[in-house]
Amino acid sequence: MMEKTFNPAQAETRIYDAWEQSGAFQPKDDPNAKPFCIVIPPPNVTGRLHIGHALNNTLQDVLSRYKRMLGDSVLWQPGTDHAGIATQMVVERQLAANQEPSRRDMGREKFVERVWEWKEESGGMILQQLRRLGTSCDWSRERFTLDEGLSEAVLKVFVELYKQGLMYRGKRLVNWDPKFETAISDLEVENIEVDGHMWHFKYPLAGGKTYTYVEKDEDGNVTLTEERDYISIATTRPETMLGDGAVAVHPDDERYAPIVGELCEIPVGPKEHRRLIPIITDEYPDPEFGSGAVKITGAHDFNDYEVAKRNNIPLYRLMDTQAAMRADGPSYDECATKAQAIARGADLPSEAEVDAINLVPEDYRGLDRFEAREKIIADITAEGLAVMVTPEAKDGDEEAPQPIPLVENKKIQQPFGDRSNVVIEPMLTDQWFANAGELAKEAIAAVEDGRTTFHPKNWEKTYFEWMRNIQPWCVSRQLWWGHQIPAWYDDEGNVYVAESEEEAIAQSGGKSLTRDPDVLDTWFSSALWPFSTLGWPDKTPEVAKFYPNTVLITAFDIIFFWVARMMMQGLHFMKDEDGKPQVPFKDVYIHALVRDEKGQKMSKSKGNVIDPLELVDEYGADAVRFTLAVQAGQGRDIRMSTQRVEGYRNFGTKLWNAARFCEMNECAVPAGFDPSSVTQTVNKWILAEAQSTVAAVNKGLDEYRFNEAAAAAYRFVWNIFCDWHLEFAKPLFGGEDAAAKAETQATTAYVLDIALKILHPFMPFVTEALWAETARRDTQLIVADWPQLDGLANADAEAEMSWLIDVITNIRSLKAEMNIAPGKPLNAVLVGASQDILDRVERNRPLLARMARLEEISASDSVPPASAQTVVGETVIALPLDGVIDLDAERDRLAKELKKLDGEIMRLEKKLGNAKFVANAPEEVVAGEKAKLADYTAQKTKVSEALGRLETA
RNA sequence: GGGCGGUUAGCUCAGUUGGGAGAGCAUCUCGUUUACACCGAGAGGGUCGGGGGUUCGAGCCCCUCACCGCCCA
Repeated sequence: MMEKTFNPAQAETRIYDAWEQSGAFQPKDDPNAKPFCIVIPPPNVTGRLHIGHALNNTLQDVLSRYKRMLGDSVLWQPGTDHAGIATQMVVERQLAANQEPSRRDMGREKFVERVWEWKEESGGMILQQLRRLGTSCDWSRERFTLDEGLSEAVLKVFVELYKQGLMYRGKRLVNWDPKFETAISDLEVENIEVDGHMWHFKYPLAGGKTYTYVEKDEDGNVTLTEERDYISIATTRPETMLGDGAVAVHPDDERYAPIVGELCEIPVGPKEHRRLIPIITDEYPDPEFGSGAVKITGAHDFNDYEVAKRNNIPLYRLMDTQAAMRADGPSYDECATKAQAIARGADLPSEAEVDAINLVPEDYRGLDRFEAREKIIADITAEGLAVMVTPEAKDGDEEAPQPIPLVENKKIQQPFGDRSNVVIEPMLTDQWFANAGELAKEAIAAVEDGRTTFHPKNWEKTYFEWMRNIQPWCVSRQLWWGHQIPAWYDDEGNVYVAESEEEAIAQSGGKSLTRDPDVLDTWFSSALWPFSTLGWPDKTPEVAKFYPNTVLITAFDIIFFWVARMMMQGLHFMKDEDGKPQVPFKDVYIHALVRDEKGQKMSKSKGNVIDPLELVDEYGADAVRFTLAVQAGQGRDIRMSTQRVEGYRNFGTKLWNAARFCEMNECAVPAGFDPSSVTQTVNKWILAEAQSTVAAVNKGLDEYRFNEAAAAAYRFVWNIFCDWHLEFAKPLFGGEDAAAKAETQATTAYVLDIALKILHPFMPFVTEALWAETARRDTQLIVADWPQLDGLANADAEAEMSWLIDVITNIRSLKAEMNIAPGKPLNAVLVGASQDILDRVERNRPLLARMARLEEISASDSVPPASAQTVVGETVIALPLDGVIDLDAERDRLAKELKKLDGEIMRLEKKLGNAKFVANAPEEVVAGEKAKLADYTAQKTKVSEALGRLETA
């Protein structure tokens, strides 16, 4: 005898080990089997399983298991990502905690060694956690983005791109993370709106020159005229003033037309060396914004950078790698003199020479950028060069208000590092860039022509939007943990790119070379994941068989980071025999974000993080998986609540007990059982239901509608198989008819097997346990054949059973409304039943009697006195309730029903009375409406009669 | 500012060729009959965000407004 409930804690590990040991996770070697391949989105090696991983991997596992049972050769390729910044951070933190030497004290080689040690000991824990969910990855093929094979792929790709001119090095303005002291890509920057200030300063005109400043309103009327000896500049970042190369105004801005071409003075720094910069015109300044005049700091602002490039304005770098004001190089006097020469028209020196100019005055050198800001504001204000305003006098002020500096409080967009959470500094540095614009072309085309399809399709729009506006990809990082860039330099700064140092030296003609210290963006290696994990650049059988991958399952937040880049690299490097680019995967399924039960994004700081492993501990992996899958509707976020998990745990128990019931009744599928040969209506019916359910599950999974597939299986098991079939089976199991009993035992066992199979992808543990529990089997469920049902649809059986269900439901409802205990046995009299109906009753008499709790079922021409009545189709079912019936209650009930029917009839008559409807609607719709009307009308007649009989009683 | 999505029962959400509004949970009533109280039976509950349009017919298509969320600048 089986236990009353399934014990996941006891069973899961045992079952998982059995799967793994049997080799079920490995793709089968059958050359006739269709290849099916998913590569896992490699979790960070530092990662811990969160609910998003749980969803992502549940869906991958559902598909993998489904395809495996369908007979495909399934490879679900697992592995981890070396996660440059994250991992380096973890180990650095560990060093600090142990009071060991810091990364820099330790030196690169030792530090990297140390990270590898950490990786061997504690990295990849998340893969262990994934096993607890039941994921059926082929662990024998586990890969790591920094392992030997994948590193080889990375080198090859970098070198090839360089040779093709798609990878280049240059001094560009990049996003600089001052905490990690590395460049990061645009995608790793989060722009957040914060409270900021806008300061207004006066840049005096050179030589005390003055001009008439005129402001006009919209109609051209003069509102302000003033002689000025300065130009007013608004800025949110005063510390960058030191690096200004010009002041720009819009060419149409009449206010400043008189002074364009003049020089003005940056109002900060030692007085004897105030720098003069030109006033230029450019389309960039918005005359409506601030004063309309913009300071141009090409080396510390992306917009200014473009303006500076267009106008040949020098780019003066002001900060060091930690975003402190530069303290290197010659004295400020010396540097300012050079800059002054440039401003007055001297030739622009080389990039390196400009970069060597440190325009930070000694007073500010070495200060943090925010300290420098405060000091600069104070100094300018003290000197009287802040724009002043006089606040309006308030009641009760004893003296007239004094002018104060004009400082606007306003929301500003500030860039933050997504990992460091510090303010990102645009910084002029030497970096490697991939020509993403070029690589994007084929990646765009492949989605346009459907070689790769997104599900849901609307994500393609997001993909296109980004791809069509893609910027060069900064791939170099100033970190130590990662793939070191395969570029070497000689003493003159010439670069040699090669897959090995020997090759590079050979290229240089035998010079002594130094390797580029930088490493590659982690996403550079992730971009190769769909083929590097299969063994590329070697020509392995796996590459031939499993590339392109079948489907990629991921969340929308890494479409840009990862999906787009896999598309670019895959198409560029993977070609078929004819040289045609091959997409990395045919389908991309984008799933939702998992939120908490209130719809909030989960985050540590909010404290609303739901740990999937805690849920697994409490409710079992099956319940967690099912909860995620059944909520994975396309285009909606998922709200996770323990209440729901509990509900699906209950569902597992329900299934378990259904199996237990089958066991108690000795249900088993006899050898050679043919489902198409059953004779009992109930058996024909449940088989027909099973067939349509399998079709619905197939359809759902084939279309990536996981929620529909899961819901169809759920409904079938609970609301059809358990609620009705097993109840119908009870009288047959206990009945006299041995043949009917045997057939029902066989059919029930057969259908239970189907239920286990279609639920297996969603709830692998409990179904596998039951598979073993319910019969002697040759194979595990994980590799069992997916049900292929055919020819079991049966309209007659379905009509008969749904009639039976209606009768039972009506009688139960009647009893409840008449306040009769559901268990109280009654007699039923069928009035006006046709021979067909009477035959139905005869065929199902024991079922009906038991389910509706009836003692006798008889037929009559007239309704017995004092009966409660209900109408099913054209038959009145009367329950004689002499002495029990509450006539008033019954009258009310019938009147209510009559009203409902009247409503329906009115609606249908109106519809059918509409000539346009009859003329335009499809024939079958009109016929259907007519049939309904006839049906309701007949029912109405019966109900009216019943009511009439009560009135006269 | 640009783009995307959402608004359906108290709550969370389904609802794909436009043809009688659904599920789970919650609530109320009743219940231990061959599995299951992690259960069973029954019931109540919705002007499908507002407005307009197309259509014989709109939760679904079009326009518009409002509010909410996300992404990008």
